[in-house]
Amino acid sequence: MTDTIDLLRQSGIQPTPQRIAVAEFILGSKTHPSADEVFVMVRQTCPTVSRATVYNTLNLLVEKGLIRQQVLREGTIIFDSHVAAHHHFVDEETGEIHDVPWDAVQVSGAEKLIGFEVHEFQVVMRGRLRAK
Amino acid sequence: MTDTIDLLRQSGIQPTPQRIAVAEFILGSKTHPSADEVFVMVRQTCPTVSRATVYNTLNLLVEKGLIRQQVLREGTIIFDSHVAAHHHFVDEETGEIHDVPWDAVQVSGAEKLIGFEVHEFQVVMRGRLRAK
DNA sequence: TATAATTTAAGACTAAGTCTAAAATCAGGC
DNA sequence: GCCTGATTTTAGACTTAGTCTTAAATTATA
Ligand SMILES: [Mn+2]
Ligand SMILES: [Mn+2]
Ligand SMILES: [Zn+2]
Ligand SMILES: [Zn+2]
Repeated sequence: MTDTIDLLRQSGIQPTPQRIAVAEFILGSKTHPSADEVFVMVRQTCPTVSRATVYNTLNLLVEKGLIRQQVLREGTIIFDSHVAAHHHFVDEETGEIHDVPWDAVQVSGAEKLIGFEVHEFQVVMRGRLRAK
Repeated sequence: MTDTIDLLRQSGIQPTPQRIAVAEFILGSKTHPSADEVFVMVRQTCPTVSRATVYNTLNLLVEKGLIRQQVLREGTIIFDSHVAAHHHFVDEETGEIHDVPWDAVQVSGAEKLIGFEVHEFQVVMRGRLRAK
């Protein structure tokens, strides 16, 4: 809570109750929620917050580098509190998105493609979550 | 033209003028157009076709395996006439999507991730197209 | 406390996509 | 070549994700 406020201040974001609520939720989230999913959840702790403020705050957090956007789900952008490089696995049945650690997969050749100056890359996997 | 008609028949799709126009366009396309981009282009050869028919036909072609959908651009799905496995490079300035041949990049470890049954994967790269 | 700057909220607006129901087209049997 | 039922197309209504606008509320500062 105070650490969230400090984090926002350090990133040049004026902490308001709404922004703190959004930041607390998304930074603590391990799923990869859409803006509307964040809106629904944040409403539970901050019932008067508007949709516009949630969207604006998420975009602001992306701009300041505290979270990332990912294009992985059809129809909507998702937000990822995990900013370090990693890969993703999409469950084809449920649509759930799971993080795959950077070192769990090895990729070679991406940097030396002719014609392309690659700034970043990730492996996107699709399949089924294995019953454990 | 006759080969497109044959291809549709072989896939169990009744060839109509609208479907032939959509199929000819998307199967010959090397960009990765959205449904609305396909709509605008197909209108030029078939000016009365409706948006619903273009969307329905694209979804039908996906269902029959003649083209693929890709989630690579924010805000919209794109269609890919290249059905064999390959990777993608997204130009961060222009948004253009380029194919990267399967063998240009090597990925290892994806199949033996514990907890995930990977059915398919691709490397998604982002950066700048290099001036040649 | 007064003032100016920032932020929020509600709802209008836009864009991507689906759905509906009536009209048009098509295929097979006579 | 027509009749009939099945398929397809169309226009527009509808839905959902997201942005924009503007007035009101909040916040920072002096
Ligand atoms: Mn955005
Ligand atoms: Mn679809
Ligand atoms: Zn992630
Ligand atoms: Zn492609």
